[in-house]
Amino acid sequence: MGRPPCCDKIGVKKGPWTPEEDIILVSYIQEHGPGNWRAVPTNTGLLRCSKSCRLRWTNYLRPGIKRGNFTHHEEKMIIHLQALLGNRWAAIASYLPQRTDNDIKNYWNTHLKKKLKKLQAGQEGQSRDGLSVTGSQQICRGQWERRLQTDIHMARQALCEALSPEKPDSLFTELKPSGGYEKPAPASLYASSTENIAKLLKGWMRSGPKQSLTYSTTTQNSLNNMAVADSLSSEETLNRADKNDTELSEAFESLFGFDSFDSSNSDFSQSTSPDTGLLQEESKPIPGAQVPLSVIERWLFDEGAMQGIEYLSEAH
DNA sequence: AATCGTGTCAACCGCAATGGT
DNA sequence: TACCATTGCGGTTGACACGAT
Repeated sequence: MGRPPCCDKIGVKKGPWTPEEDIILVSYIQEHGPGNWRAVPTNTGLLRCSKSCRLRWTNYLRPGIKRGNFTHHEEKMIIHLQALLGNRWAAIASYLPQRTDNDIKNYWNTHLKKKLKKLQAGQEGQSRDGLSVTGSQQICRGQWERRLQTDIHMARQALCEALSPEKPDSLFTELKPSGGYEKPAPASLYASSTENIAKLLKGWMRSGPKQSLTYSTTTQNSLNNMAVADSLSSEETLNRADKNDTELSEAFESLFGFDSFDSSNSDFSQSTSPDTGLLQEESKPIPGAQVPLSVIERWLFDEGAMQGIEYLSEAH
């Protein structure tokens, strides 16, 4: 007999959230801040389970979430972070604070996986034509896998340092690059006033019932906008975050040396071993060192890179 | 115009981790 | 230390949109 689902109670609503529910949730969080999700349904009267409330907040209503197309930089970062961390979407999302783990996961599953599969297919074609890895590379594999596990901690440390510019105004100062979630911001950072919520509701009512179907993006943007109004305009926030995003990507690029990578470029593909493939997907990463060996092997065992790591470690 | 197939993404489910007692 | 409650995370599902036929 399995454990009953947490939302298997009578009277607990499931399915898409309505704008009214969103407003109730946002106004509650504005007042109390996120956390103590258990209390949210009882205190707000929402017929949702605590999990659902938390999910709605973190994936949709939380201020600062960027929606829409992923930029080229974001795409590259996701690809390489996925290669580095495996399917640890929350950890990956911590490097892209404007994106939720759910968004990144969806984007990976719907776009990037296909893209990389195509690349992989292309590369396999090449391999059959005599461009596969050399024998020595295969022989060395066991050696460098072991060495990789022992060195990975150091490499990660260097990576974290490289990605943690000490900028007081940076969104990234709140990050925990080792994979932790950012701490919840104080309540004052959220929806600025009940007036705004009232305006939002008014706007929604005016646009009619049909709107509720397509409400998601616009309402969420409005919520986000008002949510950060106290500290920064949302545009400013996005600009700063975009800038940081770019800086972060550049840091990555300089670290990994994949500046020339793009979807049509085989540089990335060539650095990978066909037997492991480009995709981490179905494989469980090595605990504590979930690294697709193929992607960073060159970097880790490149002497120059090692010197760089040593330099960073010493500097630390 | 109707039907079918495919892609996208918000939301759910279940397990793991964590914290409190 | 053990147990329970709560939260976090990743995999998966299902509804909807949209293009092709």
